[in-house]
Formats: sequence, C-alpha cells, structure tokens
Amino acid sequence: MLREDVTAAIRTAVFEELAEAGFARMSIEGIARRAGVGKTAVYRRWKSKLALVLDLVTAVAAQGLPVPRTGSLHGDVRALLEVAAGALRHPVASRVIPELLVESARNPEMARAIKAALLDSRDGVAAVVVREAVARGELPEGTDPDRALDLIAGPLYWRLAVVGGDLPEGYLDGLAVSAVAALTA
Amino acid sequence: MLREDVTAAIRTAVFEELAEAGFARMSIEGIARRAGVGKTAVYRRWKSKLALVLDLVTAVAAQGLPVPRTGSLHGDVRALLEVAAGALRHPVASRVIPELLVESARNPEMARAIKAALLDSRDGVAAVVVREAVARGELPEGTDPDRALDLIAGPLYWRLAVVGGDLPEGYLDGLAVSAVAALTA
DNA sequence: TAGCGACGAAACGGTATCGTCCCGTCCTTG
DNA sequence: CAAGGACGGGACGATACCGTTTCGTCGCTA
Repeated sequence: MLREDVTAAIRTAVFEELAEAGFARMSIEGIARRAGVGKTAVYRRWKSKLALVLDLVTAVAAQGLPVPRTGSLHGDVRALLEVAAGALRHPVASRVIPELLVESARNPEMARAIKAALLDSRDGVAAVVVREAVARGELPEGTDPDRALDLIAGPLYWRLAVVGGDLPEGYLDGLAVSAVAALTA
Repeated sequence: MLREDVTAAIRTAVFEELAEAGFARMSIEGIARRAGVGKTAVYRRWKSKLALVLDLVTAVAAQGLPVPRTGSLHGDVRALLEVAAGALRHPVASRVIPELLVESARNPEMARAIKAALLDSRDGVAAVVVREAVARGELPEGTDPDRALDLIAGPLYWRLAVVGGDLPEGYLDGLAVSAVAALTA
C-alpha cells in the first residue's frame, strides 16, 4: 500500500515546483528532493511528469466551481469575480495557472485537462449565469456565454495574472459594474 | 565584421524556437541548429540566452506603438483592438507574447524588458487615449488609465491568448462597444 | 594576391536529469 | 514475531546542453 503522507508531500512539492520553476524546468528529481522523498516513490505513482501534473489538475477540476445564484446579473458577476480573484491572488495558484495555460498551448493533453479544469467549468458557470439573466430579461436572448466570459474574466485575468498588478479596494465592485455594462451594451 | 545575414538568421530562429519550445526549453544549440549556424556565431553576438531574448524584445519595443487619434473614444478603442488583435493573431507572436509574460513572472530582468516593450508603450497609448477622451468629455475626470487598459485589452487577450479562441466576424466591433460601455459605466 | 576575421563543424570536460535498479531500513499486517 | 512491501538513498548508463576551444574554409579588403 502506498503511503498517503508521501503522496501528499509529492503533490505539494509539485505545486511549489510548478509555481517556482514552471512546467518545463520542473524535474522529477527536483520534486522528490523538495518532497524529501526518493525518486522511486514518485515513479511508483506516476509514469511521467506530464501524468503527474495532469492528475493534479484533474483532481482540482473535480472539485468543481460553485454556481452563484444571487438573483441578479450584477450579483452573479460580482460573485464570480470574487471567486476568480481569490484564486488568482493565491501566491502559488497565480503562478501555476498561467504557467499551465501557456504550457497547454504546446501540449494537447495538457490543453484538454486545463480546459476541463478551468475553462469548461467556468464556462459552464458563465453559461448558467447568462441563461438565468436572459430568463430574467436582464440580457437579450442569444447572448454568447463565451463572449460574456471574455468580458468578465478577461480584465481580471489581465490585471492579476498578466500584468501582475494589485487589486485596489473596490476594484472588483467597479469591475462588476463595468462588466454588466459591457454585457448589456 | 559580423555578418548581418547570420545575425538575421539567428533572430528568426530565436522567435521560432521561442514559439515552439518556450523560453525554458529553448537552447543555444537548438537556436544555432535551426538557424543553420555554429554556436560560435551566437556566442559571438550575445553572452546568454537571456541576453539574446532581451535584445530582441527591446528591439521590438523600440519600434513603438502608433497612437490612434480618430477623434472619438470608440474609434480609438476600436483602433487599439485592431492593432492588438493583429499581433495576437500572428501565429508566432501569439505564442511568444504569453510565453514571455509568464517567464517575466520569474525573471525580473525579463519583466522589466517586457513591461517596457508591451505594457508601458501600450499603457502610454492607453493613457493618451484616456486623456483625450476626458478632454472631449467622453470620460469622467480621474479615469484610471490602467483600469481602462484592463477593460480594453483584457477580454481580447483572454480570448486570443489564454483560451485560444477564434475571432468571429464583428467580434472586435462588439468588443469596442462593450469596452466603451464598461469605461463609461 | 596576401592576410585578416567571421564562419561552420566538431570536440572538449562539466553538469543536470532521465528512468531503472539494488540495497538496507522501517512499518504494518497477519 | 515473522514477512512483505513501501521507503530513502544512491549508483547506473544514457542523453542533452553548457560555454570554450581548435581547425580549416571562405570572402572581404588593402
């Protein structure tokens, strides 16, 4: 039986290595070293670096994303932004997520896993939010959920993950208002 | 005297390697191989991989960005989006830009160069556009140019560079309208 | 036409990681 | 208390780059 504490130590080490060095620079040896574990323990569980990361990503994806149901488009958007900002402000996640997104441009398997983990679930959430807003008459029929996600997630991702900017007091509030205005324009 | 055709071949090879393998995986040997050149030719010009890429980035940055002056906020935003979309649709640039942005999260020197190349100049452009829109009365005084850039560039970057989506007919037009609505909200 | 210098190729010793294998220890289970 | 198995450690040959050096070729220029 594989020891669960060893498995957990490896998982943690992978996230840290991924944040610090990135997927390309990350090595099995480095992971084992950081986890205080033999290489054997890693290879006993996963057959490659890619399989390891893919496993972690899908594990995170399985948790799913809560769908906000605040009763108004603005409320839903605000809640979505709050969740996204929480993730992107996490010092490890904020480096791991862009790293994996860039890596997935070169790796179809990675792309599939990442899309399932972040985009589809988030997209699913966006689709639900849009559908309910349409039902309430807050958005015109035929509103594209993908485009809605662009307008909601794009500015926040750009600021937090791309430019590396901070998140001033009240920024999310203003962004929610702007996103709703953009959606209804 | 260093031969200019050799230098050009190396530059081209760097961009291609950067797009294909990424900064971390890219090697001087690989660059020389792709350029059909000896390693010596590369080391004769640059002292490291980082110096090489930094040099290319600042060279691109030196070209600067045209400031749109269409006379209206909507026109300026639309023009900005057009320029950005042109860059992000280029098959090499669309991979190189996110790659370097992610790399710059780990490399202060890279971060400085990239910021100067893409963000500051684009930010400068955004600042000009915002200032003129304020002067025309299209935007309230005190509008934050950074936030404006988030709202304009964010959705497009998210779609083209992060999610890897396409650019449907008329998307930029709609995005320009949405961005203006978001700015004036 | 003679010489200088950049060129491509290739070899150098050095480092890092690969994935595999073996060893001796320790914990758990039966 | 005996046995099996996962453990950490480390050696293994193989591969890929590192940055440097040497060599012979080729194209300028004086």
